[in-house]
Amino acid sequence: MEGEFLEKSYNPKKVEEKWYKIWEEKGYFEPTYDERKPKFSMVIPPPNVTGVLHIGHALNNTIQDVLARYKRMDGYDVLWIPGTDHAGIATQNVVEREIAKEGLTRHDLGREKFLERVWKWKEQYGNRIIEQLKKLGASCSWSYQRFTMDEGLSRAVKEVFVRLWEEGLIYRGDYIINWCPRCQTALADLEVEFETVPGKLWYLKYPFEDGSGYIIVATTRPETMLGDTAVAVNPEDDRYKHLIGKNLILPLVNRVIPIIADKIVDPEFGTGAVKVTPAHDFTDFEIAKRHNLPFVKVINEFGRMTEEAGAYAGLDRFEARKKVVEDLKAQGLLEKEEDYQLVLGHCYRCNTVIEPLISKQWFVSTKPLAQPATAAVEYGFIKFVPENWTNLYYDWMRNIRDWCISRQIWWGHRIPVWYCNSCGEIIVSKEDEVKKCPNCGSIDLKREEDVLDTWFSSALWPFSTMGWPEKNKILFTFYPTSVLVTSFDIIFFWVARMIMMGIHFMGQIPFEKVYIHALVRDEKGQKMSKSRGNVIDPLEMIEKYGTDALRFTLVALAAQGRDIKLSEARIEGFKHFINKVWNASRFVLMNLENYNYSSQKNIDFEKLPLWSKWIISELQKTIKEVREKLDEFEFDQAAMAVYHFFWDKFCDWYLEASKIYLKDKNYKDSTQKVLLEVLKTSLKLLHPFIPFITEEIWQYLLEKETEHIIIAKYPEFDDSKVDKNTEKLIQFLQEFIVNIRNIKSEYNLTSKTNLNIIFKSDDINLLNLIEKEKEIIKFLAKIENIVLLKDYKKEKGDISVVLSEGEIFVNLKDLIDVEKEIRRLTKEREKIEKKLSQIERKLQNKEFLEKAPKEVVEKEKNAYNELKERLFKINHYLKELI
RNA sequence: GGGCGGAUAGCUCAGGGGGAGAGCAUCGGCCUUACAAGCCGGGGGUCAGAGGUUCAAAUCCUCUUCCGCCCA
Repeated sequence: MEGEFLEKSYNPKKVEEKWYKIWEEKGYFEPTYDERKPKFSMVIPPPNVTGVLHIGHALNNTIQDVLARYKRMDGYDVLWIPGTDHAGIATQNVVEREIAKEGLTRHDLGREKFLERVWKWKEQYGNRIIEQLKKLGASCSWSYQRFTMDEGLSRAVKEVFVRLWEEGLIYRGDYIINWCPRCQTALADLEVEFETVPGKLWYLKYPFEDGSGYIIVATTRPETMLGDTAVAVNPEDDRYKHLIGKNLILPLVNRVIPIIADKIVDPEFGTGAVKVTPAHDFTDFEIAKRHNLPFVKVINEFGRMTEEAGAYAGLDRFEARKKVVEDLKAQGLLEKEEDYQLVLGHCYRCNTVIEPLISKQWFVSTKPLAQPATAAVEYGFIKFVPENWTNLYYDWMRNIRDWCISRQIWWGHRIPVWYCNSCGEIIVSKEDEVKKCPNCGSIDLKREEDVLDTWFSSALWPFSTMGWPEKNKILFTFYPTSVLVTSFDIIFFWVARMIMMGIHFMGQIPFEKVYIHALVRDEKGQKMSKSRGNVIDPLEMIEKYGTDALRFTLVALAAQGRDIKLSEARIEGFKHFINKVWNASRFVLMNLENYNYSSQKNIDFEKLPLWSKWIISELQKTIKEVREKLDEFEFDQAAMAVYHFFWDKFCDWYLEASKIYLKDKNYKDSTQKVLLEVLKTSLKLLHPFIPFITEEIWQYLLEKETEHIIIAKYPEFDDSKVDKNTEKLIQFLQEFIVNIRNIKSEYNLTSKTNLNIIFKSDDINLLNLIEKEKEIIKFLAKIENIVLLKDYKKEKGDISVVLSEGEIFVNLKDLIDVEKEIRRLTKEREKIEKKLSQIERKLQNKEFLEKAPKEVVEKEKNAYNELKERLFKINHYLKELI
């Protein structure tokens, strides 16, 4: 099919699937382990198996793919490991909902049967998002695809757990944790989302034991008073200093509790005296530890009051609140209630209000792991791009709390721990099954029921996917990875933990750079969500506009450190660019008739005509810019640089100019060559952004150096082809042409091509230039002829345009509208005067002349002279008209 | 309460010390043999406000107002 023309319009559907399949079959996505090549590796942020490709995935993976394709074309051996995350709670929820339709709960099925169902679900639907990534064009190394629950990764998880246990960095104990009464599991601090909601602040009276009155405490959660074991005040608070040590009778329960002093109490809150409920509040838990207070758990795992709550046992926590308030009121112990904005924690998976409670859980001591992880960033071994995320990372790492890793769900990595029912021994083992207690020899063992937090396995992702703990070629070749591409919302959940685990277990950072991209929002700046109904579905966009249009849009909008506000209209807009690429390519192909490979092989750059030299010079600058921007992760600017080169320079000027060259025997050959080369280079520059259309067009090109563009060499900057002088000349010609077009447009003469133009200049070089480029100018400005004169006196019926150098006269004879002409020139004069006064102000400033750099002063002086001359001429012509 | 980011054309945003930019929208003219998903031309902005640094500020600094996000 070489050399044939392209069809009239680009049809993405017809080609996308085809090329993806071919690339994959040819093995282009796989690393070669060629030792001569530099290495580039990434691991995908694994999407949830339950996931469906949303616009955030689309952005995230498009950026990674741009990098992968760019690096591959630039000669790197690229490994991009894809995979999915088992997403404990989310996946379990999905399957629970599914069996609920059959009227079943997971408890009806039992652990084993339920897990079978989850696996079955995973086999059936788990590959959905992978297929969708392929539609996006993601050039992942598929033979390395992993799943966080597959065998190899499970081995890594067990290994890590056992080692951390042996090092004393994992412990088990009764601590206060966030509990989701709906999911029936503990959550890590990070998994709780806070929301400010209107609530009340109740002021309760707690009587002194000696009957000498009462103290008033303020609380947002009166029902927890049943579990109070103290009242605390700030030791500096003069109002209460004398009361410290006194005892109170806890109302409704009649428990005697002390008044204690603790610095953490904020004297500004409420009355300055707070009730202490160690079993249901994080701060109170800390206070209780410091003061050896008892823990009374009054709310259970289902969010209901426990036996400890006496008369309230069995009530739901919110009902209990009402009842407690009522009862206190009845006893005259409610001082008052006020409206209050309270901050409530919700489960990030199901949005249920979190209940802090005491529970036996497994924890990782994070401080020893966080220290080297912080240092790695401080010393610059890992760099965040953009840099400002570094502070956020430090902030979190320096205030890190121990990580609760146990979850009371079934879907996940089961904690590799057995308890001996005979001697109480805790056995931690990498083995699948432990049958005998190593301490007492008993065979009465019970396995831990809990599973690990999903993020525990994702924290190992950069090395577990490479086969660790096995020491192999993959790890040796590709660890640490080059860059991690992700969004800021999981810096704590994932990025920080990968750094901790990577350094601890590999002795090496997991990645050199972390590129943090924006979050995609809708056109109003709101988070996209199904409930808001503002979701832009990438698959629907692909269907409508093609993958390349979607990708280019995402990249073009991916400015650093910002939200991306996406609307369908923008995708549609960029689809026009895709179409432009297609049509420009058609034009080039249609004009390669009789293209002669050998005679056109070596064309001397120096001998090219002006416009050809110019487009090559501009192309070089574009190559430089695109590479620089890609290297700096400024994807939007890289994309826009090619966009503007291709459309504004190549299509709008060069293709048009080439229409004249192609008719000229002397220039035809070289022009064909230049058209082909510039197109080819542009396609290569564009391939990482818009892989499908560029591959499709590539197939029609002559003289292609590789079978597929995906493995072509990425263009390199050639300084010797940048030609400043040519650029200057073309700039003048463009000014010349635009001015004529402008006149024609203003006088509604655009359909007339029989205009004659006079160009007057005393610069012989300029006259020569116009003479030489006459044909192209005539064609581009759509005029009949240009007369070049060293001297000319304006005649009646002439319109004059004063350029930066030289003047244009168009004789309109009777068509001239003097009023209009005066208006036009006056407007021009005003513009020039405004600029002149700005420059004058500078040039009159002595300090400017002394302190500003010479080039700047020089530039201003030149501009001044030029503008002054133009103003003089315009004034002159205006006088003639009036 | 602490931190970060933002405020530039009607809309969405780029720019980041020396002549205010892009895309979309808008207005006028063109079916010019690659493209009407296009071409050509035009209009439109005290760069949030105040102060400061500087020869020079949309750009750097301080404060104010408003908006967004994160953490407590």
